[in-house]
Amino acid sequence: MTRENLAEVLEEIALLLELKAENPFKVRAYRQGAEAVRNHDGDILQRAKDNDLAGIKGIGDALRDKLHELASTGRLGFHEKLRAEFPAGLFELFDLQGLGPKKIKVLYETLAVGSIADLKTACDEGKVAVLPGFGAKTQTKILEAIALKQTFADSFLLGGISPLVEEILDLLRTHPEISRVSAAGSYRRGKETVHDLDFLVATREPALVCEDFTTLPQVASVIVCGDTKASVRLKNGLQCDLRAVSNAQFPFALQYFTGSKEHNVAIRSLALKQGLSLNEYGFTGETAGDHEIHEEADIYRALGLDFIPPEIRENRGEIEAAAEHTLPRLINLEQLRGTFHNHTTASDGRDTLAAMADEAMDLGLQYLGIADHSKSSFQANGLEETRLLEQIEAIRTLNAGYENFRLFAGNEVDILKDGTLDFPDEILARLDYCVASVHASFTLTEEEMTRRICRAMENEHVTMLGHVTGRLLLRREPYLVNHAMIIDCAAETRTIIELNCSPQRLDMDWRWWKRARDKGVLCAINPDAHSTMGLHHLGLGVRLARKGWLRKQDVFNTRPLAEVEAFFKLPKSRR
DNA sequence: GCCGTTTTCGGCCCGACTGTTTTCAGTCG
Repeated sequence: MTRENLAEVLEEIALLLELKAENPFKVRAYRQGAEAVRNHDGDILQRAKDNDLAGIKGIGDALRDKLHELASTGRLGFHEKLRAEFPAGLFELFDLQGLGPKKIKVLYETLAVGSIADLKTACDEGKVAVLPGFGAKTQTKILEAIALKQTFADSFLLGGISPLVEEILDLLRTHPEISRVSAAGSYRRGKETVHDLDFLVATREPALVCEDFTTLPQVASVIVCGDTKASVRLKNGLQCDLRAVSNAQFPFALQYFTGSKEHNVAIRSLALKQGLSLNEYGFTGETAGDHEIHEEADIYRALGLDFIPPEIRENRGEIEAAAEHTLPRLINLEQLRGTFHNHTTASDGRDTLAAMADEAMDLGLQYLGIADHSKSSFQANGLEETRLLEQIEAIRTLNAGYENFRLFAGNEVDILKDGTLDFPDEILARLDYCVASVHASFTLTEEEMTRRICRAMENEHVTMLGHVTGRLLLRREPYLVNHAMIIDCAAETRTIIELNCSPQRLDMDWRWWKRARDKGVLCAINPDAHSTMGLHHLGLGVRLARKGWLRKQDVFNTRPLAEVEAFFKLPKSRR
């Protein structure tokens, strides 16, 4: 049982209640309960077990009891009873574009459709088109949605799509009728994966712009095209929405479509308390005329708030902080001075030590840490002791030739199954620093994995912990760890935690960084680069660090070279 | 089902687009 399990059960209950046409506000309460579980800043699972959930916003008496039952017994009678009323395959129908609870309910009750396979058969036989409220077009759309789901994954990596986003932004900027352009939605907020793209433009000719948007070269098919919005499917399968508004509406629309939904709901209810109604086009209400709005920041100011950077608009305390003027001054890419976790041809990297150093210098960095794999990662050509010592020598030699730049000799040492390290202490002591990572035995229990990692962090030579959960976004689940305990252990042992900014990792997850920061744990933004191009992912890392509320002082690799050198020479207890 | 310096009861964000309608329901974001 994990935090995510708790949230998923609440969401499934919401869906089931929706299918039963329950009170929509009750449905929403379950959804908000799931959000509250996900966003809670402590060990919610333990608190649920202890029946200690009082005072958490969004979780009242009923959800408190249900979460307690679920966490302490692993099951929830209410949920199981609801589930038994519908076939399990019904859930996959919600993944189909254009199908919601009402239509699914009709399909189930009249045609006994209980899965995507059933639905396909019913459509092929023409049974769906004749249902009341349905029609030939709906049937065709459903078949298209089924085909689409089978063709494409529904999510994309943030780091994978940003070149495409920039291309489309550039094309929109050149349109003669468009004056302002921005990406919005989860992309602008820096979510690690996105399932659609939102673009916003200011124009006097919205219908024309929408039309033109559907003819961009990246577009594969048009989903909808109206006077103020258009939706298309790009050639890579990504859905992409455009909203066209006036110049005066633009800041409101940008705020609105950037979200998150949770952030906006909270912002709107705050506005209502001040007699202002806020929608994507502007303020209405008695005092609406009092505010001159030219950009997003003006909207927040009108509500008595400091400007909230898009990355932290998740309703996780940013609105309260903005009201109290205590928002963090978030880190910027320009503040990075170096980075630590990088590979070369010595293990599984594509480029040499010298090439990696040159690229780092071109990026304006003062130092670059080399951390090739250790010997147990034989699949990655990990270094055994003699090759590691040779690499240290090669780095010393290269350093002699650099001015105002330094390579650090490190290693990404495997954390073995029992928490010991792949090299003995006397070898590790010859390195400038060391990243410790888990690369095997992923299936330990959460307790075992947490103990394993904490034991590694207790080693004097372990400078930083690599990719905390080993997740590969959209490909491999994280291994189970207790984040709260790992953060506490990092604080105690003065071990830095890495923000691995390889696009498919982005690990540790952004949701944990504020907690780590508040415990005094330092972050190192590391690209885990396996080539010179990999170093360019630092910008992605900074976005995720911002999403985790990190400031310059929270990120170790903002420190200048001399400070990093001095830091490495101190015993961990004095860092 | 949750919540409360307008409420312990009566609210709970809201607009655009589509398709199936004969004035609107469902879905999406």
